Amino acid sequence: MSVTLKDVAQAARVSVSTASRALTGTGLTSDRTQQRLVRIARELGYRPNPIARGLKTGQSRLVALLVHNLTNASFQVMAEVVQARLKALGYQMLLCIGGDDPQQESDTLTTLVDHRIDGLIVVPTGKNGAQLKTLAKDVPIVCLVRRDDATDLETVLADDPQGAYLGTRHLIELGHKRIGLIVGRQDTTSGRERLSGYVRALREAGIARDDTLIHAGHYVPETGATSARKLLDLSRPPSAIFVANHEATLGVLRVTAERNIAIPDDLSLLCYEDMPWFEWHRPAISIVDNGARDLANLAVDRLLHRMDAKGNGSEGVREYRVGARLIKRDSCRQVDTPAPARSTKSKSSSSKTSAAKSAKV
Amino acid sequence: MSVTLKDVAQAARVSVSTASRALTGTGLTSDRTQQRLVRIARELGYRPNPIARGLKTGQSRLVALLVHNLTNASFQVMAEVVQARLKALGYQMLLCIGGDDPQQESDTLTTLVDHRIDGLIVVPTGKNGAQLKTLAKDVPIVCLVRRDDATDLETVLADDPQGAYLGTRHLIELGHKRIGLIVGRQDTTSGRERLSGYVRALREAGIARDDTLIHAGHYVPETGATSARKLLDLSRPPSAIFVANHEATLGVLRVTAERNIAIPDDLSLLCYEDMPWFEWHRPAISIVDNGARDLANLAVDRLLHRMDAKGNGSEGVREYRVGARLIKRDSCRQVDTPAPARSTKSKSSSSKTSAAKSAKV
DNA sequence: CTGTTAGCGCCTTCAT
DNA sequence: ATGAAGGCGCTAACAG
Repeated sequence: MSVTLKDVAQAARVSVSTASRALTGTGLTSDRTQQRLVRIARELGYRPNPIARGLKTGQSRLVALLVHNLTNASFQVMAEVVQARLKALGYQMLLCIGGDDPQQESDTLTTLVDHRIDGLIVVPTGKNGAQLKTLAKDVPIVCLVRRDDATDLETVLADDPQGAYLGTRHLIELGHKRIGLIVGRQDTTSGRERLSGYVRALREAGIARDDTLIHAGHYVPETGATSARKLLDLSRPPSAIFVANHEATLGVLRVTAERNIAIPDDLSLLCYEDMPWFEWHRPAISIVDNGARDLANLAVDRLLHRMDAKGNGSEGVREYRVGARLIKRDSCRQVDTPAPARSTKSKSSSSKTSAAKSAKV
Repeated sequence: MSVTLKDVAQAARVSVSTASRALTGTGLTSDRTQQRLVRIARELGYRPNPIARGLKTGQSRLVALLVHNLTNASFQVMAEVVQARLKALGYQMLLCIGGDDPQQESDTLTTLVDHRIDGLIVVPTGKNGAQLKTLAKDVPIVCLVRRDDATDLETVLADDPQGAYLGTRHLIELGHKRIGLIVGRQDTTSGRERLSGYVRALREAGIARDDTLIHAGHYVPETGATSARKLLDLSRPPSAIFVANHEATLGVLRVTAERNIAIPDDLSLLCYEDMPWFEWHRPAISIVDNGARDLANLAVDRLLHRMDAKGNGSEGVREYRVGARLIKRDSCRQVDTPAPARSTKSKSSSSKTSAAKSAKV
């Protein structure tokens, strides 16, 4: 079927080892035979067999990326970035979807090391620390977005405390005093950290924390819907909601639509992690950008670094943070003052009470 | 590092070949030793090395999926489906992103066969037919979503002629006579087929085709924005737009927002391929569903079939179609009659002229 | 600088 | 039913 190193060697009338040396470019051959071999190999259409090479070298030129899903916009761009970066370096990406499920994660991890991956970037569930720790002895690992507290792996995190702080402060500066927070599960790094940033901003502003305004839940739209309903049903509903649980955003939007709540006139909305359509949505949705692209790039950098410095395991393990940025668009408005006239139009409509009372659906 | 077959054999005091036979379950060993070997292997934590096995058998337990990007919602679900299906069967998915670029596609393809993938599902650009044809001799290939006309590979397509027809007819039935079409490049299967479906529906309804209403372009939001502007700038603008180019949708929405055009009051909008947020968007966007999930499942089925029936290359090559479905939501309205009162509310606003004239941005 | 010799871990004839 | 031996394609000592 395909032409092997032996074929090339025979065609060039040299031994396989010479051919191997010439083609891998170890510089251990005379320039003449080197070039000759390269030429012949090309003529014959020789392609080295990574499987055979891998058996010998223990490497596979395969790097795995393990994420929870592809619905989350951040994971999408991470996958694209990682794949692009790796391909440029001659690696293939093995994309795995773990569903944020410890069992699946565990299974996937073993399959991956079976395949002798050369490196792994993983968004850990946090429940397989022991396994990860073991694997880390054999293969360079970088944790992304979430930390696995049971390990001491190199980790690239978003600066969620800062991001949540920035977002909350923004809302406070706009005059909001009652700010609803819909945030991720508190057994995840990001969930905890975003809550802490929110709390800090509140404290600095001298606003008392009100736990009826805080909802933590799973990373699904339903969380957003349920939480939003509860928030809006309060006797004193919030004038702004900070949706710091990315996947919950759709649920929140559905509820505001169902109840005919105008954004930002009736309610200010600030979300976390950018998505393409946030910018095209009307009104354009203000967000805290977690820097998915930079996170992925940094993770690749760190992984490559560890792959180069092969062997020396936990030496110099570090935790990195990629700063968050506030991107102001049109979904948050100043309160305490009359609603500002929208720039390009004057479509003033419906209720303008500072916060919508619970309305029948 | 890891325990090999030899280790297991030694521990069991048998030869490696016996161990191999017992563990691969060829049934060529006595039940007793068989079970004993399995037990010992488990105790030792033995994991077969796919690399070594692959070198011998020529297989890798790797199946590749080559798509254009992960931004497109259909590709997202396809990736998730393919990965899930394959994992259940002990395969790993190699996800590659080709960017709809022939050069990248070509590079990727060679890398993939180097890695001795056991199968390939590819959304072809259409420009590498010769290469695909060659590869198909070595590895089972299924084309997805697009056909490569230069090959005779098994192909799983959406029923785009039908989908576009259904969508267009729906708009016609609502009374629309001037229906704008924003569609994909005409050098792609889907681009051509969706146009043809649109044309057929028009013809059946006795509506003359008007080429000023038809815009074909690249699969990017900008296409939607540019095309929408041109359509709305016409002296007789359309009363409905059928965005049969998935990625163009965001661009269209931006333009309608910029110009303060209310949907569906001022303009009916029908899109192609579902996305999670279409359903949550306000108004919920009616769509023609291409059946991404079923497409992926069928592609996997066909691929597995060919992988089983190894060898017999082009025998029984077939083209499959997965039917499209119209999903009516709230972005299209009846014309010729007064705008129907929206169900839950009465937020009547702004211009209600049948179609918005070009407005300054 | 080059050729010879060993394997990497596994499967598979071929004997027994 | 089991062992022994050879080889998949390649790299990495060893010699010369």
